[in-house]
Amino acid sequence: MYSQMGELSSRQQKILQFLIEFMDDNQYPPSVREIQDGCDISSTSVVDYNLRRLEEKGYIHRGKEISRSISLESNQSKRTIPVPILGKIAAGVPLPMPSESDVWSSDQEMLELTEDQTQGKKVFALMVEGTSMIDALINDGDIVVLEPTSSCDNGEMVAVWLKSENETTLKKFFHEGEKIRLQPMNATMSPIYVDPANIEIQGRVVTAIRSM
Amino acid sequence: MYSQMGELSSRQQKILQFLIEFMDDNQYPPSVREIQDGCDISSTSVVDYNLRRLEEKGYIHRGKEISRSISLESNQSKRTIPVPILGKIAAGVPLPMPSESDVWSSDQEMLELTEDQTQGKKVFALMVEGTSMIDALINDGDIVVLEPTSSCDNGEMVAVWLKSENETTLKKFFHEGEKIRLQPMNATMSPIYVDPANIEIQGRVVTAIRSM
DNA sequence: CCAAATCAAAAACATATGTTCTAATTAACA
DNA sequence: TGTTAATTAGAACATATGTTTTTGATTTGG
Repeated sequence: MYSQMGELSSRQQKILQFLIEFMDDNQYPPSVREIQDGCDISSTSVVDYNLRRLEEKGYIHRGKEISRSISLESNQSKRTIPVPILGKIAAGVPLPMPSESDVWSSDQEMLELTEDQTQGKKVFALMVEGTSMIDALINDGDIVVLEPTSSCDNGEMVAVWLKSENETTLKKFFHEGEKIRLQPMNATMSPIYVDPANIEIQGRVVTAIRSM
Repeated sequence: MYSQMGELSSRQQKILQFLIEFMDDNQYPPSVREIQDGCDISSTSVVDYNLRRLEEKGYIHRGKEISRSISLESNQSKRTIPVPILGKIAAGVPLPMPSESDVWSSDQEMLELTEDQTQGKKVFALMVEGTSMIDALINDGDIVVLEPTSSCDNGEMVAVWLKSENETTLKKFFHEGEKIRLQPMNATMSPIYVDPANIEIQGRVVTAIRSM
């Protein structure tokens, strides 16, 4: 019972498994002889042979004559980006604009996100407190990831500070003539119309995350 | 103008910078001589000397007599876990249970998540299609991350396959006497009562993610 | 069953690479 | 300033490590 074209032999699977675990434990790839020991293989040439096969089949990549230069082609775990949870957003709590110092203060509560989720932007996060945002499909305990901005386009979901009411909420933003319409995402809720001078946009919502 | 106790000399900063970039480009740490070249240092002993200092000060870690065994102590960006998006969940679409082969098929659409979000469990993901789940604060285009399970506790949010209707939905699960109550998360929606034989639990919702 | 391809085993080879030694140079300090 | 510690230089050493070669076993396909 052996492998076909793109398939892996049991030995190759074992090596691949070992590679993953080794690079997980240590922070560097194993040498040929470490693979040999770890997989109970009698010869380095057998390791080399199967590594060539793994490279042919696209599972790994190797540098020529470079020690420990194996890298996993698939499982290239993308690096994560630490995102600061700057605070909680709820009724009545004004939200300070994030500054560089905030982002780099180390005792900040942090969230690890992938580049997919941050979309390559310098973002910060807020924890939603209470159910006041439930109209925007955002529940108590949810985390919203925002890209800092002071302006936005129509239809974008933004964190808006209502100066007169000293309150920050998440709404959809629409510029309509002299006024600005802040639209909850639930059709059963009524929009709020405010004067442009009365609001300050704090960030555009990039992602919302809910942990159960 | 030189370094104090915990500070880094300009050469050590340069080396540290090079380490980060090198391990970012390639997937393995550099050798002493590659550091030498990359930082315009005249001798390997100088590299070794400064690497010792960097290790003393806790910036890196090295293995003895092991090539390319440098790992960054701080910037250990947490690894991400590839999560397969097995399909879409919507009205009328039965959802096959994920198998090992599914997880390893490479042409699967993938999502990169952090360990925080998967909670260390072997999870899979589904894309929500349509607004039929809006009662559970889950919108069209959202991604739900599920832990495979065939049983669950009361109150947990699960993906349930209703056999008779050949339909999979996300609901809160309650075992009540002879029947099972499947409760939407919105109080204005009515629960569904079903026979235990008529359902099959496919997974427990761990996380929900919405990208804007 | 035979021939070709695939895989494994053992040993040897070449060099990539961490380490050490000694001396020179520069910075810190009192 | 002189003395000590920190850093740099160059070279050589020891071995860790990728690679090759040869031989033999095992599988595959007709």
